[in-house]
Amino acid sequence: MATIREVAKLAGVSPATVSRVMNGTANVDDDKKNRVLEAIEKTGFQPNQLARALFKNSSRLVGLIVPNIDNPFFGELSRKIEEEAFKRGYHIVLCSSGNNSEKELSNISMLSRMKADGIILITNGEHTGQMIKETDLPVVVVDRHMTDGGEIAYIESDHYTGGVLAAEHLYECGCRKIVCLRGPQEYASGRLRFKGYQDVCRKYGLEEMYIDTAYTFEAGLKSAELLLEKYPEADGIFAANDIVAISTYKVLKNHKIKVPKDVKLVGFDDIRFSSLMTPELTTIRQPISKMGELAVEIICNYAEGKPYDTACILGVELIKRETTK
Amino acid sequence: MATIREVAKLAGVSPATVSRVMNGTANVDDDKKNRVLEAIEKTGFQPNQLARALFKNSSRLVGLIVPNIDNPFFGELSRKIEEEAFKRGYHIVLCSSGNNSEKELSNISMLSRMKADGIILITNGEHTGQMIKETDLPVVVVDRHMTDGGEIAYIESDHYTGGVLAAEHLYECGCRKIVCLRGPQEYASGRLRFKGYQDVCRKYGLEEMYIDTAYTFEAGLKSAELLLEKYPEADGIFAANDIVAISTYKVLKNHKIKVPKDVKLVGFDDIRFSSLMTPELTTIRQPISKMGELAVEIICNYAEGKPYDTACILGVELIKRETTK
DNA sequence: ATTCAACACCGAATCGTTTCATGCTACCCT
DNA sequence: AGGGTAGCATGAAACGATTCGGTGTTGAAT
Repeated sequence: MATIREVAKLAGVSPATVSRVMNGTANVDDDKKNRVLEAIEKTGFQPNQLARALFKNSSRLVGLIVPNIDNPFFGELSRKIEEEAFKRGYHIVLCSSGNNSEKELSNISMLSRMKADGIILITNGEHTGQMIKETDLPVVVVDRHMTDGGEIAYIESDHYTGGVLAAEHLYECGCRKIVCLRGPQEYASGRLRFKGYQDVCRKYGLEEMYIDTAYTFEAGLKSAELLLEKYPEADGIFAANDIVAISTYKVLKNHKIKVPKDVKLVGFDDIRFSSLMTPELTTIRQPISKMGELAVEIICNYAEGKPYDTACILGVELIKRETTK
Repeated sequence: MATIREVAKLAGVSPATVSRVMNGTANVDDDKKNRVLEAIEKTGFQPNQLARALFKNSSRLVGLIVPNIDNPFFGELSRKIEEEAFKRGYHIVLCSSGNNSEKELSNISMLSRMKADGIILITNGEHTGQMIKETDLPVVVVDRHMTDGGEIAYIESDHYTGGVLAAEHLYECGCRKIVCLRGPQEYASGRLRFKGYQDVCRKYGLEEMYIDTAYTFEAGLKSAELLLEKYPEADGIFAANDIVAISTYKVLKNHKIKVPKDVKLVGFDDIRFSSLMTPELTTIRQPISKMGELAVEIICNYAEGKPYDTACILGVELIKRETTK
């Protein structure tokens, strides 16, 4: 692989001139410019990105840490993030943390040694707050509001309003025994969605009924069974997210309970599969595209010294489909 | 951020000695070693990965190019690849190509300038063969057999046997009017799966019936409608992949056709949702984990000068579930 | 006691790019 | 014509870790 020095020698100029021609960073005599371009053509010279990054102390790499990339919600988010980053000339280093703090730490440290320009962090890890504080990289936290500082910005949906919309919709559909399969209360998303549900119940004088669950398929199956045991009178279910809603549907079906005739069902997220399943799932749509774009925008603006937002709470939307018809 | 020189000065040794202590690349006097470790501790020194990579001409980065990361099949594969790479001390640069040749080319070129150690390519791009030939990086192609050279290895499932297994299973379930929703014939996967189906039809003297489709949800919906129009007598359907199978189920349901009572349905891939949907989908399982592990293993072995496999055809497995009960 | 081998360590060069601080030339204006 | 200046080109230094060649010291063997 040719180096800038070889190109310079071939064109009869200094390496500095070659650099200028390549980056358009200063005017160069037309004659020399042409000779340089010719030499680049002839040698097939490609600048070594590592050398460039070493000097600039910036690799144009952005770390993306997700719990697991095979979760559709994170998959869709990652896609948007990659697209947006590419548009801006950055590339994504993918880290699937599996909620393993040790691996997360190792990745953050690696990204720092690599002079990444920032980290987009989507995680529920326990010790992550500490890690963020210790790294010198700018961090944008998505889908979780950290209170213990360290990050430069956070992005999340309006979970509370989502909870309200879901419960209101079930009420409007005639449900009076609405059960909430509520997500982990240590996460803002779980707390706020539940709070929205609660406030609607109080507004209409409905009994608050809930079962604790996690954001996974397995947890969904288990807690749906529990729900039927504890609240057999339920006529509406607000699931923690779409994955849980989908597994809940499975359990209902196994028990010969008809959806939406006997029980109406609402999810959260609007992952792609919500509209692919049969029946199609009513859900609260998070603006996944918007979230991804914003995350990248904030990191890039920070890296380039431009002003950036430090807190974004994005609106959600009720998507009415077959499970509440 | 401290540099190796500062650490050296603080410990009263040369940078070379610090390097040796850090990498265990030679014996160092215990006394000095301790002083160095202490200095590292005190300064919080972290070696600059870019400088290291520049010297070694290897960044320990592996490029992963997928058509779209939000497709569950690729999501699951990516997860495995990331995990395996992490275990070996490599990191993944994610590129979602969207089957856009220009973007793919740009990414490949970037990875080369970045001194990535290899590329794992999962794509159906048209001009990709040419690109592979032009790059100096080792490339492993997954899920598509290139014939025009350039790559160091390819990995694919035994699509033909998958086709046979699917058709045989439908026959055993009593189907005699089996329709194949066949995938793109320009891809080996599409051709071979169809070939397997064909051979089974010939073996039992069944009529060959097929509709062309693509590996997407939208195409699945359209071709399933076409299928019902053209072959209303169908009692078994072998779909191009799970996505197509899922959309086919939707169409059948809309037409009040019962699965598996009226029509039995088999997919291909065994993505996670196959067992999450209701009814659960019978399908041909591709060994996604194995594929991911192998891809990384090959790239790493190549990068480290160890022997590596150049062609892997992996076995598939029939997973019987509710859509053929 | 002398020689030689083994070992630890340092200084310097290297990787390929960018930038800084000059140097040089040529031109213009007075 | 001479001085000032603008503009372009360039050499050298810098970025930070690694490795190589070489020097100095120690210890053992003869």
